[in-house]
Amino acid sequence: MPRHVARPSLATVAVRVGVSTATVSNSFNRPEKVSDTVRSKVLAEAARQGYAGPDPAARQLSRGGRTDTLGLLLTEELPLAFTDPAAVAFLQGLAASCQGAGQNLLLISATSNSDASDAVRAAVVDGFVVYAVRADDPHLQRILDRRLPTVLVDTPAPTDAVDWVGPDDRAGARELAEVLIEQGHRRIGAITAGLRGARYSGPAEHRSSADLPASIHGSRIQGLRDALGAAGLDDLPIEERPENTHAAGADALHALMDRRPDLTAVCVLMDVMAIGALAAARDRGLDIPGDLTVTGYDDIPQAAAAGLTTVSQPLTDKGRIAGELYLSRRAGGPSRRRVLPTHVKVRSSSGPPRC
Amino acid sequence: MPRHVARPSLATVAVRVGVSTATVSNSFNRPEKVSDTVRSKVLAEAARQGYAGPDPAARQLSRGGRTDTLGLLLTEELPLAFTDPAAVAFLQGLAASCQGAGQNLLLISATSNSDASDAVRAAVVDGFVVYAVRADDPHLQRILDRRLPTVLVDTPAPTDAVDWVGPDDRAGARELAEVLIEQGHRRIGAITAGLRGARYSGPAEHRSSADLPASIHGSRIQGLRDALGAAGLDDLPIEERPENTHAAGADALHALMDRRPDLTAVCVLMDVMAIGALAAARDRGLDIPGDLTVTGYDDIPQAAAAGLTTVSQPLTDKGRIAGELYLSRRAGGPSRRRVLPTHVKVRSSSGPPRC
DNA sequence: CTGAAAGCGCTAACAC
DNA sequence: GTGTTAGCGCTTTCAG
Repeated sequence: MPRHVARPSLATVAVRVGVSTATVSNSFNRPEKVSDTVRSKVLAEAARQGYAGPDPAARQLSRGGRTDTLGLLLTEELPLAFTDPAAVAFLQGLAASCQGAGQNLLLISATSNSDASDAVRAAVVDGFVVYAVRADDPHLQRILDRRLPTVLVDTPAPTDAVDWVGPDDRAGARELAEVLIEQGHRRIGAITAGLRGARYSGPAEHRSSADLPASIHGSRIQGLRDALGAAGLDDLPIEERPENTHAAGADALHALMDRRPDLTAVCVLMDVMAIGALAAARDRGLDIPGDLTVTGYDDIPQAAAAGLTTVSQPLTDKGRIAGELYLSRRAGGPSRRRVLPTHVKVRSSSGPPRC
Repeated sequence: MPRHVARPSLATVAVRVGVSTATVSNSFNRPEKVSDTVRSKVLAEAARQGYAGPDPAARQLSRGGRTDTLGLLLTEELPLAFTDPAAVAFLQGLAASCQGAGQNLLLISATSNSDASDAVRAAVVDGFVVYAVRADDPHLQRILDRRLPTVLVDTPAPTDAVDWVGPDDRAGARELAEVLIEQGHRRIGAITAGLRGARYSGPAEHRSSADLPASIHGSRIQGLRDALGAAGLDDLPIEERPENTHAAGADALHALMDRRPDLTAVCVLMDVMAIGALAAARDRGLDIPGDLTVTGYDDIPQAAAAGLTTVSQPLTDKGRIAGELYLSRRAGGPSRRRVLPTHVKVRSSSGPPRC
């Protein structure tokens, strides 16, 4: 009866062919250093045993070299990353950089599930790019602990040991609010996603600035408050939803307008939600922008079609630059910080308040 | 002067703390099996040395276990994958499956560059999903060689040793052409992307069926020919472009209509190109669908907004199912084949020919 | 051109 | 609790 067959390896092939493991290794990795006869025997035996070639992990270990893989930590819910056009544009830029340098991209599925939480520790990568997570995200901490070259994107930098790229979200939001105030708006509200990072849904204005979690959402709220404060306004009702979706945006708009029918402008801090909010506002029978101005943030491709006034930033470039920072990282060099330009793109969803 | 400092490892930490490597290992992996005193000493020393924890590759080797990582082979140009909404929808579905199972996703950048061509061999993964590559793609062959659980998507299956999911592209295209013929169209043209896989740009009708490369594009062309043949029509001018972009679609439409102004319908076999072609047709002053019917394939979200008649398939589900097939793969089990439903979605870009 | 042997850094049994 | 000792599967000098 058939003996227990060991999983094929360099050694099992070597022994059957009657050569050393070194020769088998060479047959696969440096064909020119092996005679054709031996090589073909090796390959034949390998095929017979179903041996697919050197094990990547073992290879990695003994070579001790680079993995040519970049780890990408995305928002908690991986699928959502593909739902948000802003994230997709970012990925596209990052992929372009990686592809050019022959780097693979490992998408780390950062579930809050603690079991899988060491996906970061187990990742066989040369470094990381972290996209749009909160400064207090536990995965981010683990990444920092690994002390590999790391680039933070749309993430407040908890340390200056890493490179950083992103827009000045606070300034962008401030400029947006200034435009609205300039147009005559005095009662402005905001809709945001995941301010607390938790699954919270509801009003969120009762948070002090210091209490704002370290996230892009917090920065954007700060920016709005900056502008309002400068104009002597201190009322900013905020409605928060956990997910950045059309439905959540619509839902939040209804909740906010039910609470505060007097608002003349609503700043939605993510474009996807903003587009949903825009539709919801029309559903309420509001004339846009006569009765209500609605604005977004990010300027995703769909924003133009929707006529959405929004804060524009170079999404794809952001990805490309993140890749370039990562690739050009030199050991011991100082950390670099690239602030991307931002500007308010005025479209048909905004205008002076009617009254 | 400072002696050469070895890269920190379990051993370097162990020796300085005066414990065994096993204890250090346990401190990191099974805290409960180590006394608090020892553990904190270990952690302190590790921090001092800048030791980030067990090396993933070595860990992987000795555990001999799973990597919890799925390798995804995409079309040659990775960034393009994020440009095509059909691919993004697929990724979203796949990511949802992966996330649920705590699997990471390694995007393999399959450059034609032969240097990087063993990215497949070097990938530390438990298996592969292959999306939309040609049957004769060399990377695909390498993946098959690794004999890991593999799922093919939108890729003709060169072997039945792997699982497969996709629509019946040939049938979908045939049904589309039947609808057009039914409406009275007799002179139909086609626009396709990368039929040859090469960087070819130009007419492509002079290829026998047998010669059609094994790709979804080939299947779709086959489908059109099936329907035309059944109706006694044998003329199918084809214009090919290497990339699936709006610009390429527009360009191809102009080229095709310059050659064959008599056409009453053009089947563009990818939605992104189709939307570009639609715009180009209008630019030529053609009335849609009076002067010309233009159709697409895939039914990406933007198709509805563009009023594009197209062949619809469940894009996100395709990704989800690919993930499920992969996750439910049992050694030695028979390969499975999931054919997705397809149906023609008639919108405003198609109609009976005017004349 | 081929072989022998020393690790790469870690984990898993077992002992103590 | 903690230490010892084998490997995991491969690459790499260095001889022959």
